[in-house]
Amino acid sequence: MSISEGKPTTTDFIREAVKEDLASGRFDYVHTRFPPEPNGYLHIGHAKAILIDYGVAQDFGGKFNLRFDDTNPVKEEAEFVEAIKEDMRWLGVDWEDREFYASDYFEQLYQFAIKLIKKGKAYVDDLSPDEIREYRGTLTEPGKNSPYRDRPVEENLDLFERMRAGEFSAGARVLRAKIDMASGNINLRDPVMYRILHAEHHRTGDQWCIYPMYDFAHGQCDSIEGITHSLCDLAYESHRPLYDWFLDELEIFHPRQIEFARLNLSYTVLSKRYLKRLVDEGHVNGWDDPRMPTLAGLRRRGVTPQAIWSFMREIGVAKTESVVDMALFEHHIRKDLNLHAERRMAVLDPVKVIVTNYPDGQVEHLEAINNPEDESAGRRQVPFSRELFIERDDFMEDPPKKFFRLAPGREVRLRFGYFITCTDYKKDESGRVTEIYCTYDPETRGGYAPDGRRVRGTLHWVSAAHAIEADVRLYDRLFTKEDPMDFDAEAGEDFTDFINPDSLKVLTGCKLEPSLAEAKPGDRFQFERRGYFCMDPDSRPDAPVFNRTIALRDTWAKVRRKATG
RNA sequence: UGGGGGCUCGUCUAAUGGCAAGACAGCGGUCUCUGGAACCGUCAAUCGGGGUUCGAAUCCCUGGCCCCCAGCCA
Repeated sequence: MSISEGKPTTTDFIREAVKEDLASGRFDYVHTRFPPEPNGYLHIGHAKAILIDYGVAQDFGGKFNLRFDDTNPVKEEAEFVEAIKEDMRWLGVDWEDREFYASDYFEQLYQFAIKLIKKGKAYVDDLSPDEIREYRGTLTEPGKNSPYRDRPVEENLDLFERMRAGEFSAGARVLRAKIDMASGNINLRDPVMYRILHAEHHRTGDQWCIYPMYDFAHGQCDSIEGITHSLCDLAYESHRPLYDWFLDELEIFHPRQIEFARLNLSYTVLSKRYLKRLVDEGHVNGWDDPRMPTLAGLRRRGVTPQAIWSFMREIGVAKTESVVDMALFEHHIRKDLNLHAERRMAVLDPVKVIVTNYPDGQVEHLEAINNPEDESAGRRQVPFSRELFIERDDFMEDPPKKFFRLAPGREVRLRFGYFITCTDYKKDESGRVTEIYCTYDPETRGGYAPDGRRVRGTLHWVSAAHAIEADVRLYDRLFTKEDPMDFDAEAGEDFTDFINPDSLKVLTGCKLEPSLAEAKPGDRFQFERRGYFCMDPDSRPDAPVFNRTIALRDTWAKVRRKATG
C-alpha cells in the first residue's frame, strides 16, 4: 500500500525544505528513517512521525530505514521490537531490508568516542551523578568545569578503555564531551557521552558494559546510514547544536535535522511513560486494550490503517504545538468504515417481538444489502420468523412526539423485512416489558409498501430462533477530561482520576444475525443503527466477542438530550 | 531571570506582499428502508501596539502569552 494513494498533492514546511535542499544541491537524494526506542508500544502519535518520515521518502523517490535506537539496555526488550515491527507492517510501511539497530554501531560509536578523546574534545569524569548535576549550573547560572576536565589525553584513553573492560562499577565514571560549561544551551554543558551499565542488552548481550547516550548515538547513526533528513520532535530542537558539534568534530556526513510538533489528542494521553502506567497499574488490560491510543489497541478496536492515514493527512505538519480534537479522528474512523464495513443486524439489548399473524414454524429468507455505499459488496439472506428480537429502546409504552419507533398502535418497518404494527405488550412485576405483540402486513415483504404508505421508523431485528449469542464490549473515550494531564499534583491529583468509568461496558446475551457465525477475529462490520464493530481475538467459535469501534452519529440522542434539558 | 521554539475561526490546517480558504465540531434544513451516509445553508479567526507599503496574517520595531531544555532517559 502506498500511503500517498489518492492523496491530493500537498506540501508542508518540511517538504519545502527538502525541495530546496535538492534544488540547491545540498543533497542529491532523499533518505529518511523512523527511529523508535523499543521500550514500549507504538501509539497514534508515532503514526504521525512514521507518516512524515515514510511519506517524505516516498514523495521524493527516496529510501526509508527502520532503526531501533536501543542504547539503554535497562529499558528495552525484544518483545517491543517485535510489537513495533508488527504495528508498522499493519500500517503498510515497507522498510525493505533496511532494519537497523543503534546497537549495530556500538563499535563504531566507540571509535568515534576515541577520536574525540584524541582530539582533546572528550574526557573521563569521576564526578558522581549528584556532583555532575551541581556542576551543571541552572537555567540562569553558568555551570563550572569538572576538576577532571583537563585530564591528559593518554589518561582519558586509558580510563575509557578500562571503562569498556568492566573495571568500574555503574556510575563510577562517565565520558563527557568537552564543550562549554557556560553555554546558555544546557545541552552543550559537557554532556555525558557514555555511561557504565552492567546490564544485559537485548541484542548484544553482555558484550558491552558501557553504552552511548542517545545524544551521542542518534546523530551519528543517522550519519552512518546516510540519512539526509533527520525528522524529529520539537523537543530535540535544542539538541541540534550538540548533534552539529559531534558531526563536525567527527568530520562525518551531516544530515539535516528538521523538527515538527508531535501529535496531541484530546481525551487521551500520548506519552509512553503514562501509557505504561495505565498498563502496569491495571487501569486497562494491556498495551493492546482497545481503549488505548496504541496502534495495537486501535487495531483491536477496529480502526483501520486507512483511517489513521487520512486523519494524519488532514491534521498536517507544522511547528505549532496543538491538541487535535478526538472528534476529528473519530470522523475519519467513521468515514473509512462507512465506505468499507459490511452491514449486519445485531440486537444488543434484546426484547422479544411476537408477530401474531405470522404462521408458526414458517421461515422466510429475506434479501439484505451488505453495503449501500458499495454495490460490489453484494447481498445476503436473513431469516425471518414469528418470533424476533428488537432493541429494548426501540419500543416505548408512552412515546414522546418525535419518537419514530415502535409503540402501541404504531407501525414501523423492520429493515429488509415487513411493516409491523404493535397491538399489545406484556410486562413483568417490576414493570419491565417482556414481550411485544405485533401484526405484520404480508404485502410489505422486503420493506416496501405497495400502496405507497410511509412509516417514519425502520428498526433492525434478528429472528429469535436463528440468532447467535455474543458478548459485545462497548468502548468509549478513556478519559472524561479533555486534557487528562491538566491536574494538580500538589493537591494529590493524578491523571488516572479522570479515567472514564464508562470507558468499557460488557454486554452479554446480545443477539446477532446468523451470517455473523462466519466472522473471524479482526473482521469489521457496521451493526445497523448501532455503530461499527470488530470481532475480538478473545472470541471462541461458540462464543463470539465484538468490540465497538465507534458508535454511529446519533442525532436522536441529541434531540432527546435537548428535550430533557 | 539563560538558551531554543511557537501564536490565524471553538479545534486542526491553508493563504509564500494582492478577495483570510478548507475540514472537524456547533447550529438550521433537504433527502433517506440505518434518527447512519449524502447534500444545502449558517455561525466563526490573523495575540496587542506602532511602523514600512497603493496594499500586511505575511516585512520591520515593540510589548504579551504559551511550550521545550538543568537524566549517567530517549
